[in-house]
Amino acid sequence: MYGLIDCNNFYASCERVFNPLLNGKPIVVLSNNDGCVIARSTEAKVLGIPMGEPAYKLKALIETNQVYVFSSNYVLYGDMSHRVMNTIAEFAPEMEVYSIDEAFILLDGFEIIDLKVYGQKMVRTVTRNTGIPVSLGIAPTKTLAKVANKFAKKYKNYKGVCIIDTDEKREKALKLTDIGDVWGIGRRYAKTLRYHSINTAWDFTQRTKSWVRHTMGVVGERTWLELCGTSCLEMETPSDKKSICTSRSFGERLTEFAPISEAVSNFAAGCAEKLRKQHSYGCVLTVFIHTNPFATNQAQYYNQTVMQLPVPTNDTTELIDYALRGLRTIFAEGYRYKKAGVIVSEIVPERPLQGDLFDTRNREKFSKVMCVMDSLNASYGRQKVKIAAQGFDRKWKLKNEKLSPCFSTNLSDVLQVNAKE
DNA sequence: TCTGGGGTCCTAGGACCC
DNA sequence: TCTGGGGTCCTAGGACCC
Repeated sequence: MYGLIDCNNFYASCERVFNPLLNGKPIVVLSNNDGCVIARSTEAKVLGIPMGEPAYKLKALIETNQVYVFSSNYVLYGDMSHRVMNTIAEFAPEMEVYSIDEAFILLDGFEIIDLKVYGQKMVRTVTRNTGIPVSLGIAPTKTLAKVANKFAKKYKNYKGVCIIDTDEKREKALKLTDIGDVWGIGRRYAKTLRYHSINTAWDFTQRTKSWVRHTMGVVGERTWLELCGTSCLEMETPSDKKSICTSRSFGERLTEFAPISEAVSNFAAGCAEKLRKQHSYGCVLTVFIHTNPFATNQAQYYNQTVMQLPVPTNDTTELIDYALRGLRTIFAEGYRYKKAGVIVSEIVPERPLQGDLFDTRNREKFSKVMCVMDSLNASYGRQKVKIAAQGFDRKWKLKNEKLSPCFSTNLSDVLQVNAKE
């Protein structure tokens, strides 16, 4: 059996843990740049605030209902996620952290115990240890565990745990599950399937395997098999990223080269750090910039450049150098830029390095510099040491006007809050 | 005025090989 | 008139996930 444990309204719940006055109040958390809604408390969902809605469209609704609004605070959420995952790990020998707020657990060998009792204990313990409410779905396949999880969330009397362990329960659950809510069925496939009169997960399982294969390929076929009770998706171990991207929308529109180059330098530095963290080098670097595609009344521009690096690298100074060279080739005057980004791809492991005959760079020395920079930043805080090109202006920086303090990781944040109170 | 950021996998088609 | 068979690799685009 597989279990899927998932935090309820994760980001909203994180905001609540350190601010109990928010209990019972509607909360929304906004995306970077305070753009759109990416998390809602139950109360906010009841008010009809949709996921992904741009914040400015909700102004009136937020004011009349006194909705608490937060900018996203990924330092806080990341730390709370660790705490949740650590607690879950105590309950299951094999675990796959699937996302910031979800983990699969393998429950093989647990047949002799009462999974319901065990699951409820797990759910209670996570909430007690971390303050984050969670739900657990248990079933013979990952996709069915996802289905079970939705029921665990929906019905209070399950006490956070729902188990699908018989064909009768499976049939009942699938008949109550909208086809669009199935893991692996996105907007596009949901539309196609509805066109074929498939409205529930059960309807889907009543089609033949070959029809599904023909309509949706092997991925759809796997979903079909999993819903029918045949496990195709196993536990996965985390693997190195095959591409790494750092990109942001700017807090304000930028027209000048200088602040954009500062932003791109920071994005390249971000990619370099991520590469070093997983002990990899990148061989290809992509830089892109674009204007605001929603502003249809303004001149639009999108461009990107892809560079093959002569020697694979994870050196911040080198990646910034190439990123800025790339930016110069695609930057055009006369546009109001909204967003830029840097992508590293063709990622290879750090060890065996194919040298370049004409390479003049002292790689050993620079690698030591990076090492020192990383350890200083680890001890004294992010960006304590950085490359001059990353700048200090930060004109490009995001808007996050409603940021909560980093309660769980930053002592000075906490002291400030206490002083105010 | 104001609309996020980061990933993965699969497929079809073209270019090329013998 | 009649024009093979079997591969690989790469890329762009489309689908999905959180």
